[in-house]
Amino acid sequence: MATTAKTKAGDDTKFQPRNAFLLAQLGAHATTLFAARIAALDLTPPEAGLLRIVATEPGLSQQAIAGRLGTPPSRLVLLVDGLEGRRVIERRRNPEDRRNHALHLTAEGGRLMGQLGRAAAAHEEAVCAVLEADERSQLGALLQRVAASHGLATGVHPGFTARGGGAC
Amino acid sequence: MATTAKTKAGDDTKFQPRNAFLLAQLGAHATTLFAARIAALDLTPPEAGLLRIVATEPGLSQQAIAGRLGTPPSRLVLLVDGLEGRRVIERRRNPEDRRNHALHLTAEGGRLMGQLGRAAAAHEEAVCAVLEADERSQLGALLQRVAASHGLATGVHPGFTARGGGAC
DNA sequence: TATTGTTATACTCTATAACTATA
DNA sequence: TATAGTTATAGAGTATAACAATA
Repeated sequence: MATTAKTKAGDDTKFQPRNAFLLAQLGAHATTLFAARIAALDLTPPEAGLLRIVATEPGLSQQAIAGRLGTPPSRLVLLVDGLEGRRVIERRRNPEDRRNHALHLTAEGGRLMGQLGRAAAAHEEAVCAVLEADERSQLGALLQRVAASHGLATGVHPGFTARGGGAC
Repeated sequence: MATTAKTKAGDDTKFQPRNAFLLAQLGAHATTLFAARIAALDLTPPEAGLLRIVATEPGLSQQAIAGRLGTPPSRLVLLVDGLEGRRVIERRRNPEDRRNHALHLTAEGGRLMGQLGRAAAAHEEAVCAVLEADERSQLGALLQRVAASHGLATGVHPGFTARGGGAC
């Protein structure tokens, strides 16, 4: 049996847009906007994610980061290569177990993180421009509850590997 | 100058998760869930998007659909090939201009659309499970305003080509 | 000559598996 | 032998450009 419509918003639309669809559409759009913005810093979203983890928890091994990101370690190698080539992060051999590389931010990386933070703030402002301050926190509260109910922890990044078009 | 935090939610989190980030994270997650769900119907999200357009506006040419989806026509060919091979949609030559192919749903396609609709409803329910009915419409209203402010029309699908990880 | 659909080709991103070095 | 990191290879997905049929 078909589920009956529960939303009370009786607009002119023949099909009421579902929240899940809007979420997918807006999420894809936000990601595109963010990617365009950080392209000015010569960064991709995966690089920005890696950078943020290294800044937040310095000294982690590549294996640990791969586990935290849910990505295979081999993928990290290229990302780290690129960022290390720009002197933004650096690998440091662990003298006690010379197999693993601890990742750290350089001074240059610290500056880049500052720019990245400002870019993220500007991005947030651009995305939520139409909403008033109280509406933003209202939206944030709802989104956080939904995210928490799906096990999407605040600090972790399970969406690292998400892909594909949001059309449905 | 840095923008000061405006949200009043003074949780224990050291960095308040921004709405744009939550949107990207939840959108990617919702897309993944939806893809997994319609995989049971042997459909991918792009195929579902194409199917929905053909069902909503039968008789469109591939060029017209490509324009509506913001995707190159060459990409449509493979999608249409797959769906036509399963007798879900069919190409019909336009007798007045035999260059273009009008796309139509078959009877089998109509059945599939029914299943797809039920899958979408179940998906919506799964994503929003934690929210009460009034909270869902509240969330929907906020999301629609944000979407509208970015020119994401309700019926159209600009996110068709979105890609990339949502980590930031 | 212009347009619709198609095919051919190449590029990007990512994952799996083999390999090297340390332990 | 087991583990951290690396390299090699292959696959999916998509875009660009050349092509054939029709106008």
